[in-house]
Amino acid sequence: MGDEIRRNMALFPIGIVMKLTDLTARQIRYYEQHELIQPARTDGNQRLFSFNDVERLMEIKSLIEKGVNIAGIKQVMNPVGQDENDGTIINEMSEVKRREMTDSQLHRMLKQQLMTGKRPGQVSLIQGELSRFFKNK
DNA sequence: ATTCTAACA
DNA sequence: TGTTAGAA
Repeated sequence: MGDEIRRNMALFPIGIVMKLTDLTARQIRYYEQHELIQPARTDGNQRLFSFNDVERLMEIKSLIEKGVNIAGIKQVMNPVGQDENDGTIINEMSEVKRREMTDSQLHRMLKQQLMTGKRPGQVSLIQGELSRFFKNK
């Protein structure tokens, strides 16, 4: 249970995180603005990321590579500032189920986006190659 | 040397 | 998203 405090302990500056995640500083700051991560700050206002922050960034990177945009990621990933597990087995299980759930949701989203041609009023949550074949506008 | 914010030929 | 200017 004292493991979580370590995972959430602010440790590395953005430079290290960039190498760890292969994301640009621009992207990392951008994702922070969209509340996908909430890194701590030093006295000098410099960001300090925790292990959890880095893991979330890697997850985000994975989704971006699959063509999901910010709107989609916000729906698939649970908002930060929320669920702060205490390390119990029960919570770890719900944590796993949560991930499986959101993962299947992603699959549904992707399938739906691929099949549902264009539905006026709705914006695609998918970017890149595929979305080009389903111009929703 | 690094990082931050804000802005855009 | 990239990039850059000017400040910390």
